[in-house]
Amino acid sequence: MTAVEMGDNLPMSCRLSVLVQTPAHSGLSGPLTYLSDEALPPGTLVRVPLGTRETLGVVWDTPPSLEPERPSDTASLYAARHITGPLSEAGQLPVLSAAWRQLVGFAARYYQRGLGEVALAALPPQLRALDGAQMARRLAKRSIAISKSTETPSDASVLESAPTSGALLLSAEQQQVLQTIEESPGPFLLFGATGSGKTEVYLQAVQRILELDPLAQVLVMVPEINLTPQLEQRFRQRFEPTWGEQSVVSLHSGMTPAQRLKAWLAAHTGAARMVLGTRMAIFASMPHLQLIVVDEEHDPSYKQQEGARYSARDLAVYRAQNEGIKVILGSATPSLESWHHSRPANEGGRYQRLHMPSRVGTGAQLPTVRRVDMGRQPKGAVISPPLLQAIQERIARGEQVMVFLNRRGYAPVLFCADCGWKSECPHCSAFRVFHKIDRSLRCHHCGFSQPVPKACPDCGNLDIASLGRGTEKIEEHLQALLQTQRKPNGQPIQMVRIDADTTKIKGSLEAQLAQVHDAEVDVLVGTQMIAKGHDFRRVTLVAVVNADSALFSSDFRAPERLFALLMQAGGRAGRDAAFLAKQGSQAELWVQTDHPTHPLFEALKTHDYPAFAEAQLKERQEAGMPPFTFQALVRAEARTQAVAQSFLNAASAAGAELAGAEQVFRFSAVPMSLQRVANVERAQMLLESTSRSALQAFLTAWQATLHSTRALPEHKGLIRWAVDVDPQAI
DNA sequence: AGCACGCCGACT
DNA sequence: GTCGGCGTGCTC
Repeated sequence: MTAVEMGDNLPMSCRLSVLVQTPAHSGLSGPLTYLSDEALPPGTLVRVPLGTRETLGVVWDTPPSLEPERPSDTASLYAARHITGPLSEAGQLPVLSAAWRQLVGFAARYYQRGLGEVALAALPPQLRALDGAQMARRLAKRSIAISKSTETPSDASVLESAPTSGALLLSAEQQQVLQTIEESPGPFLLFGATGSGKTEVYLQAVQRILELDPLAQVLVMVPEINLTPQLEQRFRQRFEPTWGEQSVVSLHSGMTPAQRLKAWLAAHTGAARMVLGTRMAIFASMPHLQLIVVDEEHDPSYKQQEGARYSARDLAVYRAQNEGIKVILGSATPSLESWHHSRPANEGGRYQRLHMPSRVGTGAQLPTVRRVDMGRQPKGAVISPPLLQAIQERIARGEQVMVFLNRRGYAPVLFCADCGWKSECPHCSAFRVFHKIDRSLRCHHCGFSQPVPKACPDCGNLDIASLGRGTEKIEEHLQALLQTQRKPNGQPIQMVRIDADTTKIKGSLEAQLAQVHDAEVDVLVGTQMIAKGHDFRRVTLVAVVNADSALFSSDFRAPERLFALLMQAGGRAGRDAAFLAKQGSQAELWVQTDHPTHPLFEALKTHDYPAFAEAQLKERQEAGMPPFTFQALVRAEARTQAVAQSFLNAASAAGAELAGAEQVFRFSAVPMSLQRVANVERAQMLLESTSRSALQAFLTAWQATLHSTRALPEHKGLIRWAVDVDPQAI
C-alpha cells in the first residue's frame, strides 16, 4: 500500500508514530504523531521538532493511520508537525529490529515507565546530539574501517582456524555443562563454586556459537564496571586473533559518550560479534544475537536504581525467550529467585540448573571458615586476639591478608557524652560520618560536609567521642597493631585501604588494585568493593570484621546478600593452589560475630549454598515473601512527610475498584528508612500479590489514578512519585 | 526532562 | 532602567 494521493495540492504525506524522550510524569508517555513525506519503517531513527527544540525520535509500530493529514482533521488536539528527517539516509543505518522494540515495549510496560523514556534511554546519549550530516560522516568513516578489518579473516579462515587458540582443557564437569547447554533450550542457571571455571564455560559456549554462524552475536553481562576491563581482556585475548579487532566491544557507563556511540554502532551494525557490558548493555541493539550470558546473576547492581528501575537479569531472560535464543545465568550464590526458578521441572521450575561443585586446578579447595565469637573476646575488641594472631602469622610467612568492613570513613557517628549531641545531617535523617583523614563530617546521602567541630556545638564540651568504626579506623587500628610486624625479608609491612573515598581521590579502582599488585602490599583493608573479581595470588586469609548488622536487618533480603558477600569474599582466599601448596598453607575465611551459631554461618562453614537457599526459601514461603509473592513499591517525595504519605494513601484508596485490585494487597504508606534526604521527605507504599499478572494489571490501571490524585489541591507539596516493580530493598 | 514564559531583587 | 532568580506549564 502506498501513500494515498490527495485531491488537493497538499504535499503527499503520511503519519508516523514517533517515540521521543518524554518524562513519565507528563501525560506524554505514548508515541507522538508526526508527518513525513515517506513512510519510514518502524525502528527508523528520526530527527523531530518538539516544542522549541529538535530531538531524536524512534519510529514506532504502525502509524496511527495511513491516511494523509487533512487540515480539518480534529482527531488530535495538536496539529501534527513534520519530522525534520531520518537520522541517516535509507539503508545507511539499519532500523532497530522488531525484537529490540519488543524488548523496550516489554520493559516500559513491566516497569511502568513511558515508552519514549525507555526507548531513548536505551540508545547511546551521543546519538541524540548528532544531526543527519554528522551521522552520515560518521557512518562513512565506519564503513571504511569495517571493510578494512573484515578483509583480514575471511569466513573460510574463521572456520578453519577453529578451535580458537587459548582454550583451556575442560574438566569433566565443564564438558558436561557445555554439552547440556548445547543440547537444551535453557534458560540455564550455572551454579558453579568460586573457581569452578564458570568463565571458561562462558568463553567456550560463546566460541561455539560464533563458530556455528558467521553473523552470530553474543552478549555477556557483568555486574560492575570494575569487572569489565579484566573480562574484556580475557575475551579479547581469546577471540580477537580469530575474529578481528572489531569483534569485542564494551558497553558501560564509565565510557565516554564517543566510545559508547562507537561500541553501540558496532553492535547495531553487526560488526561487533561480542558485547561485554553492565546492565545498560541489555538494551544493546544486536541484530544477530544468539546467546546472552549473565555473570554473577545474583548481584544487586543488575537492578537499575533510578529512572526505569529494570532488572537487567530479568530482561535478559525475557529477551532470550522472545528472540528464541539461549541465556546462561551464572553464580556461585544464585539469587533465591533464580534458584527457585531452577527447581526441578516437575515441581514447576522453568530454568535448567547446571551444577559445577568443584574448583578446577589440583589441590584447590574452598577456604576453611573460622567464626570468632565476639561475646567471648575482650570487650570492645575490633580485631579479636585470635584473628590478629592469624594475620600476624600469615604476614610472617609472606602471605597476604584482606580485611572487609562495610562502612567507609572513620566512625559512623560523633557524639557528645555530656549533652547527647550527635553528628546528624541538617538536611537528611542520617548521621554524618566522621572522616579523620580530612577531619570532616560528611553526609553519605546528600554530600553535605563540614569540618569537625572543635567542641560540641550544643554545649561546648571539648570532649567529643566517636561511635562505631569504619574502614579508616580499622586501617589505623591495624597499623598500630602491626607496627612492629616484619615480613620474611625484614621489611615493615605495607597496608592499603580501598573504598569509595580512596577510589574517588586516587583514580579508578582498577588502577589502585594494580598498585596493590606492584607494591607488595601485605594487608588490604576495604569495603565490599574489593570482594569482587580481582585475584591476588598471595591472599590466603580473608577476614570480615563485622558481619552481624545484616543478620537482623528489617530487609528480608539482607541474609541472602550477606551470604553471597561472605562466599565471594572467601573466594578471594587461596586462588592460587600452587602458592598454597608451596606455603603448606590453608586458605581461611574469618568471620567475627556475636552469633556464631546462626544458621547462616553454619551453612557458610560447609559452603553449603543449597542448604542455605532451602532454609531461606522455606522462610520466605511461610512469610509470604518473594519469590512466592510479587511486590511493587511506590515511593513519593514531598516537602512534608504528611503530604507524601497522604498522597500514597489517597491514591491507594482511589484505586480500590481497578483491575486486579482485589488480588493486590496495598499496605499503608510509611516513611522510607531514610526518611529525609537533602531536605526532601520520602514515603513509600508496598504492594503485594500472589499473582504477577494481577499486580501488573493493577499497576497499569493505577497510573491514571496516581496522576489524577497528584493533581488534587490537597497534594500540592508533592514533588514526585515513582513505581518500583520487583524492588530489591524495602 | 528541557525549555519557555512570567513576575520580583541588585547591578552595568 | 535591565539581568536573572526559579515557580508554573507545554511539548505531536
